[in-house]
Formats: sequence, C-alpha cells, structure tokens
Amino acid sequence: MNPDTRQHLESNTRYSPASIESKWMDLWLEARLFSPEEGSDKDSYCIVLPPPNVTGSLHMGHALNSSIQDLLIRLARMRGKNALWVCGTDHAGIATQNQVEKQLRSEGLTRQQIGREEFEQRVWKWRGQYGSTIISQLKRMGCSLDYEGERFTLDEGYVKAVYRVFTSLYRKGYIYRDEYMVNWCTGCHTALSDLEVEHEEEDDKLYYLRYPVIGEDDYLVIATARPETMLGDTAVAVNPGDERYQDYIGKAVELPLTGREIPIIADEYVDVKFGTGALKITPAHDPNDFEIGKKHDLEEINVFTSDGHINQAGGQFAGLTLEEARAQIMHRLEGDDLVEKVEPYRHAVGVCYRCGTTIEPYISLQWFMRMDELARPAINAVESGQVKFHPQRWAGVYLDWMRSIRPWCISRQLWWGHRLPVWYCDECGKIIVEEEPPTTCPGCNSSELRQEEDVLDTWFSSALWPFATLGWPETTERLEKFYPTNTLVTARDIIFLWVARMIMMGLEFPEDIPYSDVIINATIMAKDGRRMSKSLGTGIDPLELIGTYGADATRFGLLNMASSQDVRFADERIEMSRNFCNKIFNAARFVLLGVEDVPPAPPAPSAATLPDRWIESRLQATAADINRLLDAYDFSEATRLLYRFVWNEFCDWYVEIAKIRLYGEDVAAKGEVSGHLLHLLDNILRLLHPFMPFLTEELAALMPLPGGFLINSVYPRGDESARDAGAEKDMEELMETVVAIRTMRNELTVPPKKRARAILVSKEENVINVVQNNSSLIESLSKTLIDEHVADEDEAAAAAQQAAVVLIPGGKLLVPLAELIDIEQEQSRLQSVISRKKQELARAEGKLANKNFVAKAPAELVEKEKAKLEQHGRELAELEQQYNRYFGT
RNA sequence: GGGCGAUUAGCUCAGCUGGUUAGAGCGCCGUCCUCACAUGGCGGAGGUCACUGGUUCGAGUCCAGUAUCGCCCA
Repeated sequence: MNPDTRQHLESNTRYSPASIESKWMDLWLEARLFSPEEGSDKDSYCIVLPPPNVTGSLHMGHALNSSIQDLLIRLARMRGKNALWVCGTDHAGIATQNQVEKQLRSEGLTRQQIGREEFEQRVWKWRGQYGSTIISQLKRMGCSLDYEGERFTLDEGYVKAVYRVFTSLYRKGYIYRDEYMVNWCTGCHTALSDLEVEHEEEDDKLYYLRYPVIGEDDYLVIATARPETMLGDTAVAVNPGDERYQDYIGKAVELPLTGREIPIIADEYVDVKFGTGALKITPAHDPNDFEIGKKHDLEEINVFTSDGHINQAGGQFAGLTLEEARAQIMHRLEGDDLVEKVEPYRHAVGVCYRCGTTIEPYISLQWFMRMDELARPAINAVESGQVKFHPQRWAGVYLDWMRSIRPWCISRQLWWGHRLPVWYCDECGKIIVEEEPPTTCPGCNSSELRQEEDVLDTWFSSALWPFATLGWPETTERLEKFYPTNTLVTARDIIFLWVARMIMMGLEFPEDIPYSDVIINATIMAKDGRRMSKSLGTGIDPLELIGTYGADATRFGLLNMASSQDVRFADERIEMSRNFCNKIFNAARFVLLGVEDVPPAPPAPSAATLPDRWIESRLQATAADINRLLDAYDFSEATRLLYRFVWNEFCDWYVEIAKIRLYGEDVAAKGEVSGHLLHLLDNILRLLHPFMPFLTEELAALMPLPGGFLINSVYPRGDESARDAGAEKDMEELMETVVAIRTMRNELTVPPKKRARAILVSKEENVINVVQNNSSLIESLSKTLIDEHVADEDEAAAAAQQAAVVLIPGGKLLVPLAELIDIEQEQSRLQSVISRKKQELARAEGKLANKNFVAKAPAELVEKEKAKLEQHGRELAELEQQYNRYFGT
C-alpha cells in the first residue's frame, strides 16, 4: 500500500461515497466492462431494460427495479456468463410531443403553425438535449448496462422491425381499420387504448331531467351525469320488464332544447335500479349507448369536436367548451322547469394517463389490432410454465387479462412516433401497406398516394423490444446469442402494457418466448400506505437518497425493504444500509491497515484455531445460502443474511478475536490471522459486489492480493461440504459463555474495565477443553479470566466462598464476588434467573404431561422435550442450591 | 360489482413445507469517547401474531367467516 493511500485510510473513519462512485463508473466504462464479449463461447445471460420513457426521470420504481437488474447481471457476469443488459429508451409519443408542444407554446407557437416536418425536427432536437436524463441517472445508480449499445424505439433499425411487424400483421388480417368508439383525450387530441385510461373515483352530480312525452301531458325523468351529451340523444331506453314504463314503450319524447323527436325503446341492458330506470341513449358519446344504438339501429349524432367543444350539431351551443355547455344547458333546462333534481354522485371517471384530462368516448376512424389469436400461444406459454412469473400470483393476473383480451386501438393522432406504413390511393381508393414507401398504386398505377397521418401507439413498438433491440429482423450475432433473453424485471402496472404484448409478439415473430422469467418487483408505497403521488407530494426522489446515503446504501436498502410484498418506504432502511456500508468500510480499514506489514500466510487448515475454522465454515454456509436465495430471486432475505454474517459474525466476533493475535507478540500467529482476515474480506467483498458495487470495488482495489476488477472476479458459490459442524457448535457455546458473563457483569453493574476471574465447574471433557483452550479469547471479550477448574459442587464450594453463578452450556461459572460488588444485587439477580428457569421447566413439563403429545408427536420432538426437561431441572436444582448456600432459604 | 394482497414490538418489515424462548432495523432504557467504526461497542426492556370459529397432540403458519386498509379490473 502506498503511503498516500495509507494516510488516506488512516485519516478517514467514515465512508464517503460521492467521489468513489463517479470514479469507478468512469473506470468501468473506460475498460468497457459492461459490454458482452464478442465471439465468446461462454453461456449467455441477457436482460432487457424495460425501456423507460425518454422524457422520464428516475423514480423509486426504477431505482428498485434497476437495483434488481444490476444485481442479476453482475451476478451472472461473476458466475462466468457472457452478460448483456440491453439499454435504451422508448420514444413516448404523447409524453414527448406534449413536452415539445409546451416548449412551442412558450414561444407563442403551435405545432400546426410550424408544420409536421419542422415539428419532428424540434422533437429530435429535444430528445438530443434532454433524452438521456434517465440513462445518466442509471449510471449514478451503478447500473452496468451496455451503454454503448443504447437503443431507441425510433432508431433506423428499430423502425424497420416495427414496419415488418405491422405489414405482416396487416397481411394476416390482424390489423384493420374501422370506425369505432374509442377513448379520446381532448387534451392530447388523440385516441388512446383501453390500458391508457386510468379510472379515478370522483365526486360528481347526477342530474334528473324531464323529457316531455309527445302528445301527452306527461314526461319521463332520466338521470345522467353528463347533461351536455343530451344534444346527441337519439332515444330513451327502459328495461322491458320495468312495470313503471310499460305504457311508454314505443312512444316518443321531445328532446328539450333541440325539439327533436326521439323514440322510447326497451332494452335489457337498462338497470331498473339506476336513477329513475329511464336512460337517455347517446350512441356517439357513451360506449354502452353505442352498443344499444347499433342494436336498435339508432342514429349516432356526434355533438363534440375533437378538442372538447360543442360542434355544429349542437346548434345554439356550438363553440362552447363541454363545461360551459353543461352550465348553459342546465340553466336553460331550469328555466323551462325541466330539471327534477340534482343529487351528489360518486363514480369512476376515465382520465388520460398522460395529461389527466377526462376521457371522452368518441367515434372515429382508427386502426385496430385483433388480439385473440395472438393471445392463445401466449396464454399457453405461461400455463405450461415456459414463462414463469415471480411471485407466481401475477401469472393469474396476466392470464385473466389475456383470456378476455379485446381489440387494441393502435393508431394515435400524433406527429411523434412511427407513422403507419399505410398509403391511400386517391384515384382508386386502394389501401397500400408496405414496409417501403410505394411510388405508384398497384391497383390503378396512380402516383397520387397519400401516407396515413397517424402514428402507432408507442407500446406497439415497445412490444418488440426484446428482439428488435437485438437486431431483428436481421439475423445478427446478438439475436442468435441472446434471444430468448433470460429475465425481465418490471412493475406490476406494466404486465399488460408490456409483458403480455412482448410475449405475444415474441411468439409471433422470432417465434420464441422473449424471456423465461418475469420478476414483478414490489411497489414502494408512500409513508401513508398509498402509492407515491406527485400531486400529493408524497413521492421520494431516489437521487436525493443517493446524495444523502450513497448509491450503494440506496440499492442495498431498497433491496432490503422490498420483498415480494408492497412496502411503505422507510428511510431507516436506507440509513441502516448506509451504516452497514460504513461498517464494511471500517472493517476493511482494520484489515488493510492491520495486516499491512506482515507477510500474510495463506490459511492453513491444520494450523487453524477454533474461531478460524468456525468463521470459514460460516462463510461457506453463508455463500451457499446467498446463492440459493438469489436463484430464488429472494433479494431481501439475501441482504439480511449478508448483513448478519458480515456484522454479527465477522465484525462482532471474528475481528474482535483476531485482534488478540494481530496485536500480539507471536509473529507466526500474526501472519496466519492476517491470511484469514484477507481471505474473509476478499470473499465478503465479492459476495457483496452485486449489491453494492462501488464500495466493494473500491476496497478490493486496496487489497494486497493479485487480481483485476472485482466486477470481473468469481462469485463465491459456497461449499456446504466444507462446513465444520464441530467448530460451529464449540464456537457457539463459547460465544454463549462470553455473552453469559457479560450479561452477569451488566446486571451486577460491574465496571466495564474491571477485570474479574472465574472458576469453571464442569465434568464435560469437551466443555473443559474448549473453555481452557480459549481462555484468552474469553478473557479478552468478557474481561473475565477463567483460571481454575473444578469438577463438582463440593470443590466449587471450597474454591469460592461467595460467588455469582453463571450458567453456560455444559456447566457453570463461579465468579467470586468479594472484589466485584455487593451481595444483595447478586441475590436479586439470582432470584430472577431462577424464576426464568422455572418458566422454561414448566413449559417442557406441560408438553410432556400431554399424553396425546407423547403419543402422536414425532419421537424426535418428544426426546427433545425430555432432554430439555432434564437439563432445566438439573440447572434449576443447581441454581437453588447455590441460592440456599449464600442466602439461606 | 369482480379479483388479488395485507393486518406480527412504538414505527417499517422478516418468519420457507404447522413443532425454536416469534426475529431484524429504527426508536426506547442502562452503560462505555476500549488504538476499524459513536453512521460505533456491550447489556436490556418491549408482542393475546386484526377478530371469531374450525382442523390438529400442537396454529403467527392450514381452512371458513368478519372487520379495516391497499392495489388491479369492469
């Protein structure tokens, strides 16, 4: 170690992540360690990053999600796989267009003013400026993505894949054009698919309106939440079984404010319990009414414009916004005494997932994709277990949706995205669908061709992500090697938007599943137990966490708190992880600074002490368990296991015990323990690396061991057969002994520095050996020297007149009191020890008194209880004897 | 309206196929600035496992129902 490094380590008692993190990311990138090896014959492992929205920035979901993905990809790499984590973003049609339109507005412009071509140029420019925000944030997280191979859903090659898929599906008849009712966002001015509409409960009003019956002095009262749609009513419907309205069926009402005459029809769909049981039917503005309209051959009168105003069909109200129209219509109806009442009404309202505007059901000419045939093999892939969900329950969610899948509206009235590869011939009306732009119409030879204005749903292109990013439709080396990919890690709200569609498209085009495992990561909720919400201000910015605690701690903390269950965010977890990082840093400081000037001897099993054998056994067991947990995707349990091993076993015990030899006089022992410490630290760093890459890489670089980047080192697999059960048992008893002494000392308020001595009372040879062979260890850790051994009570009584008694496994210790503390304290302490022991005895007695337990429980368990009974009974007797000897009865 | 999930210490969460003295982190109490670490050490207190029934020798764990909260779908 060079003197500067030494000085730096000596003077810094706390781990400070900031400078180290950026340093290592630069070095990794420079050494090109994140890209797969070309022409490698290693097994492949591939994850595709679910492409984040190019306008997006890192939120808690991404942070957790990418922590998991990076853990998996680093693990695979360390396990010797040729690993590829595909990087990139999707073009996010609506979101990006909205961003740029906002920018234009600030310049007093609209996209219509500058035209489509210039608008597209503006968007590309915007993307160049802001589009890599989230990618650079992933670098801050430490993510080892293949940044060099970053993809974008509007890349040249990617567009080719999209057009190939579109034309193919069109020719198979899955894609078609139709005039149909769609979800229309008046804010974004486009159609949306069902999945892009979010439902929110809202407090609204239910308006009861009177529609006069023609030719009679009577009226029907209908209830509606949207009175402004009445301008487009073309019928009133009642349930055919509703006795209240039998006489009205077949008659007609006069539609107020318009004077139009509309029929009263009967339809089973009408719910007699809703409102008055009479329903206004507006086929152009309600999906259910649309169906009823088709059935009864009603006219569809569209009264809205695409930007949320009343159109010419709305007569005197034309030009008003929907809100204004509602107010004016209600005002007029009130004036005509046609309002029965208005009630408060709570119902779910559909809103745009991008801008929050209320969605209007709207009839328009759109492109659709039929999904049922595509869904069938995708259902089968999950049912058969070819694609597995983790946790498994999400497979059910996927299957439910897939089994009742509906046609997908794939066209969007936007200028940013993949413009449909569709041309219309104005001469003969032919529709031409080609990957390459046609020059003349194959039907009439006309060159007057017009390309479709609409673009595709962004999710249409991102459904191709697992293979389009690897080069499909070309047969590239990447596609051959990495498809199908291995694992997809994503949030649950993306199961339908992505996972389902990726599986369908994968099976249809490269004709294989896109990945075999789908991990649905937990949702991190706000502290109020609900989803984090920007508008409520309950969101937490992961970048702030990284700033405060470091990327490693943020990653470890997120993995620790998020198991398969949703979890409320708790910064204590991140703080705990920050402290853990600091603990590791300091343990490494101890090792690195302590072993530096001795030649580290390799750990020789024969020379190993009990603690050496114990910690090695624990290391092997821990490593094996970690591997098993990671293979089962149980990341949070893996963090707990690592924490326990590093902190509670290595730091709390082994390091403390190592100090005896490290700071002692015996040079050979010093070398041996140095060897063990380096070996352990090396393994700990490698085990931790996929969880906290920066700190571990930094510390590994300071190790006086050969080897390059830790990121390229071998992940310890652990070896169950290398476990040393005897050493583990002996060491556990030794630790129990130390803790028992410490507890006694604390309870008797013995000053921490006060040295004490103790007499071991035991007849068990192994106990005597272990205690005697490790008396310096016990002394160092408990400030109590066991310097005498007697076999039984009589000898013990002779050896110590007045002593505190400490039960230890296989015997007890007598700690002469005279020099320690007063007798009374020991008396009350002993009383509480006795009462605790009585409880334990009673528990075992109770179980064994139950005849059914003895008869039916496994013999092994019964034996265990009997052993407990015996042990507790014996110990209680000894304690009571001790008590009586000193304090009378 | 349908489905899924949760309810365990003051807080945030673990607890695999039913059998451990029900665990962790934070917080709390006591104590210690011991030469890796006060983002620390040592010791400790704290739980009728939401409720009601059932299955079982034995239930936090399995079954049924109830309540509350959350998420998704319509």
